[in-house]
Amino acid sequence: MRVLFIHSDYLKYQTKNKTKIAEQIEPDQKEGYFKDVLVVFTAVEAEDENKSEEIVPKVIKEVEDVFKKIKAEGIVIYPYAHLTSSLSSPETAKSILNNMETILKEKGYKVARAPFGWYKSFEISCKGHPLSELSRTITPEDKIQEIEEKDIESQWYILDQGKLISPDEFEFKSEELRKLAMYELGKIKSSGEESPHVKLMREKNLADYEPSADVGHLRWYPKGRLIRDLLADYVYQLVTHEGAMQVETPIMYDLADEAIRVHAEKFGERQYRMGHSKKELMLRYACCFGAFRVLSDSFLTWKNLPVRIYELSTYSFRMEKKGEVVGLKRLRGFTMPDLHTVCQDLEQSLTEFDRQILMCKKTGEDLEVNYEVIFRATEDFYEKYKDWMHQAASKVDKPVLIEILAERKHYWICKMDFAAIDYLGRPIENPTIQIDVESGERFDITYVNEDEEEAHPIIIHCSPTGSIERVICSLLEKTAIERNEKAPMLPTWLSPTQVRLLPISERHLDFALDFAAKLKDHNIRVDVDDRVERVGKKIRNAAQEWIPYVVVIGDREVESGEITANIRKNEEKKTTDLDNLVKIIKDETSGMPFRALPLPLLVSERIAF
RNA sequence: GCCUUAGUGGCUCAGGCGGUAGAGCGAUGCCUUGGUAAGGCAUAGGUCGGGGGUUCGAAUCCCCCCUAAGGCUCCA
Repeated sequence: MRVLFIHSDYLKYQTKNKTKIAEQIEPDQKEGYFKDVLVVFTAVEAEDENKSEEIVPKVIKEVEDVFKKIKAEGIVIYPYAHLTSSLSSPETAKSILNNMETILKEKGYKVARAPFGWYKSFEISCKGHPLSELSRTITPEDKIQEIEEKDIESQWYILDQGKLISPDEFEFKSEELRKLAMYELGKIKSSGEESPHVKLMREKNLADYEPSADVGHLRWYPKGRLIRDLLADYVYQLVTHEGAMQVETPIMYDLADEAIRVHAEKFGERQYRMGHSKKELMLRYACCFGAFRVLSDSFLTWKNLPVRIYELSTYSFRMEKKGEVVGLKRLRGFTMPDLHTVCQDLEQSLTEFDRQILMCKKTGEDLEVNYEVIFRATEDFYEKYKDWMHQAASKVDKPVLIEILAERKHYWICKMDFAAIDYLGRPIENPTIQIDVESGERFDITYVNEDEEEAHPIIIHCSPTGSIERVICSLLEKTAIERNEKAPMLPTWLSPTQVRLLPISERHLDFALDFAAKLKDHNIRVDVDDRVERVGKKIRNAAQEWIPYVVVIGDREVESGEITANIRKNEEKKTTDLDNLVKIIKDETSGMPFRALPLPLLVSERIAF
């Protein structure tokens, strides 16, 4: 519901024509004149439908609060559809407005209500003091329930080699796990420093803020876009290897669909809504909506299961609070690999969960990012599947943080979250696996079981890497953590330029171009710094771009055909030839996706973003 | 969203107790054809985040807004 309060010297209205939805009125309601009143312009919205019992007390409270502050003589409720683009049915609106009037009268206020569904002329004189114009959005969510949820505290443990130990007593061998535990238990102190990745993403020309979009939406430059694509290719390889089928589904959904609405409301205020005169739409916060709709319309039998549906959401949208949006770590629009696995029953989902733990663990190894693990379950689930949980945790090969929730708050009963730890010691939530016991039924996803009966499956949600942006965030943060030990860089397979050639003078350019063409034929991203600058400067610039292999081309190289590669990773100079350089890079990037360099070969032809 | 702080050439910043701006990097031009982390000289480039107000006059003072950083809170 939307409400606009105007504290006015007077309000005068006169009914003109009826609309189709006009209410019956008495002759004395045809016009009205009120002095020193709080006018409550009100629009009842689609989301208030059937929520009269929740919405009315809340709006009454708002009216009373404002009324007491401004000390007006009376209240006029004025139906005003134009405050929203998503109106409720006229019946709901009439009933809510009538209720408001009745309750306020019972409370002893002098209340009038302008007739509903009539065209009216009106004149108003706003007093103009600071409280004389106020607007409110009132939502029907049940706040009381939220408070209750917060009150139920979880139990926290470290699970190490089959033993549950209190985090206070555990002797942490991993500083990162300790930081994660302290953060989750709310015991970490903030240092007030900036996240290094924000500066790096801009400095390295990967991405930048776009002030003309909403907060938390980035523009990506060619290098950043390349890295995103390579990571997307990587996840695609990984999940298709696991038997997943890729789909693509719409980014927005109609809230008139009951299942969509209920699943969307699990996300509360963080939904991105889109107003529209006839439809109330939401932008997806994950791929669940599309995947579930596809699965709901698919014919599945027990022989098909488990079925794995994969989508990379470019984008998912979450209305994160403005003050929390930061760099690549928390965005309002982000790219999430999302794998949904349909399982016959809980037993099958546990087998799949085991596989997915290994898959998530592998991404950490492939990306060279250390993850610490939080394993969460409801108390019921933990009691029943303790043995399974302990063996599942053992797959991580190190102690994990355990949260046991008193009762199920969300759609999952068990989940495993993998988090990298950033430069400031805070977790970056990356991969996740969740067992969903609600959505099968809610979205009417069914399969035919062995007894030829229809049954609702268990669904596992899994993001093997977490959002692509957060992967990049983790990689950049890692360079900052390690900057005292080694030269910062991205893994070679993700480095935009893998080899840079530095011709010393113009007469070495042809040789360099020929060398570059050959590297390019081997699917190596190479470029040539042909600018008229000194070698020292070109070396420095290449280092600033974190280029893994830098080769100076001068008379010696042209004559001998041998080159010396400056290898950033170990700060080594290696004299070798073209074939061997190719081999070194191929070995280093083996099994990882390749894409061509989306920039001109010649550095002199590039533009500054 | 709230609290605190900030926004000055493409980038990083200096200056501002009211009299319309400076540096370094980068860019451009010329010289230098140079062997492993910044060669030299010159030139261009700014409605000082946006809008209002006070004032003869605002980058500077006041108000509102936008954006960012840190914190709070939150993270299905």
